Amino acid sequence: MPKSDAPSPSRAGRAAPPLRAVDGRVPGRRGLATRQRLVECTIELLASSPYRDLKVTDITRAAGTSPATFYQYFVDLETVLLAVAEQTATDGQQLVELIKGQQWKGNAGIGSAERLVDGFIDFWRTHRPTLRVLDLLSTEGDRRFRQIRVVMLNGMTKALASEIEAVQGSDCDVDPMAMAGALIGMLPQMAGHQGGFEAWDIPFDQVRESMIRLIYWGVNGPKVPKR
Amino acid sequence: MPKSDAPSPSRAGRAAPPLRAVDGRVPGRRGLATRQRLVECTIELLASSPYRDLKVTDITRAAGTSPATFYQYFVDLETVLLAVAEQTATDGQQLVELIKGQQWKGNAGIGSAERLVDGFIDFWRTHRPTLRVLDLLSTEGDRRFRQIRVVMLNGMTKALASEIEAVQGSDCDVDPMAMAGALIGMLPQMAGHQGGFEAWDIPFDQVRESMIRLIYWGVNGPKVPKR
DNA sequence: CATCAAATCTGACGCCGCATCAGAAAGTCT
DNA sequence: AGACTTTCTGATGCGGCGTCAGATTTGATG
Repeated sequence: MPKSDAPSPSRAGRAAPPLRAVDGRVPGRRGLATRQRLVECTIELLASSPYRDLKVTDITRAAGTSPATFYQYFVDLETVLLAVAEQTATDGQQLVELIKGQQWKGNAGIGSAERLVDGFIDFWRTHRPTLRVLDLLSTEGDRRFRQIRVVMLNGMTKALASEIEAVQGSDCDVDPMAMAGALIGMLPQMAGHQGGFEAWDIPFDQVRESMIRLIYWGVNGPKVPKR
Repeated sequence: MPKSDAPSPSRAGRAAPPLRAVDGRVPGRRGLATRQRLVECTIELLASSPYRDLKVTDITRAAGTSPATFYQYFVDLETVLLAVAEQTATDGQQLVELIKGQQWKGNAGIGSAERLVDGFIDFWRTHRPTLRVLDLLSTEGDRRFRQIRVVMLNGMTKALASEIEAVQGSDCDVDPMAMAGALIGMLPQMAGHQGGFEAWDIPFDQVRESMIRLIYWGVNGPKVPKR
């Protein structure tokens, strides 16, 4: 089990996050401001150029500072991306509210699925560049990014799994976490490849409709033939 | 402006692809052999190190040649990855056979879905490093890679869409291509994040089971409540 | 088989981004 | 103001990128 060494600085109520600079000392006001400026410039640049073309030099130029300053706060390029991703991931926790305690049966169930899908698509749209990088680096196998991605989706998955359990009771013949994971995992996929569908003349609102149905089916578990 | 000079050599039935070297000339036997050697070394290296760490130097070292030779056949690192991806994508066309002309209703339908899922997972396993890069660069927005990904999945999607149409007739109230796109798009997602599920103690065979059901439902389209 | 032109390969080079360090500048306390 | 800490930066060595002129191999020809 990969120990989470990231101190999850976003978790509310915890003790103050250390957030040390590379030399081990705790930055003061000005330092934190500069650090934050670097993070924001990174997000901005990410929106306009693909991640693999992003250079440390670009970030420092945009922030009006020098390369050495960058390395004061981040050990390398990936580390700042990690900070960016973490910021976005905690934002994503709000999506859990679209799952927990909703109605999932019958007519209302379709409505809940609809809100979930729309909420996710909207979330993706506003955070597109960042989420793309997160997806990118986690599929590539970087544990730190995969961890963040997992944490982000884990809340949603657990919530949806418990809804599935509530709906199907002990009748469900597939692990609720697995089904929830499949459904939740589908969402970034769809949102991310939206352009791909449109390039093929598949109207995206029809894809949206398909996702809604798949979620509805996944949660309610219509009977399937035995093998 | 980077002119797309890649003549899409995968398209069957077309005239023989020129496959020129960077200087515009058509390579002979020996040239093609070294080119192929470079491609194969790239695939091999991709299996052991993440794509962003892959250097041209590494490839040429592995192939026992010099950097200049590399640039004789590929304008840059991405171009060789493009060749690698193209090779894999045409391989993937065999998966269409797991869709076309299968039974999708009732008991046999579950079997077909099962074969499709297993076939895809297996395909992914054997081509993992390459497909990861393909997914990576296409989500990043590179048109050339997205094109390849689309061509690879397009065959499957069209096949599945026509099966959906055959099963549901004019009853289906969602665009078959959209539903097929959603289902097919789900597959790389699942296969790619297999490690993610296991890190979370979700048994992957349960995820597999979920995918099978989702495909079954997607194709057969159980009734859902009206809004 | 000796010759030569085309094809293929390579060593060496300039360029640029990475990452570091010593020291300058700015801020803070007494 | 003086002394100390925090923050920032110019200069620098290193390593990969991509190019060129020229060396080496191939194989067609007389």
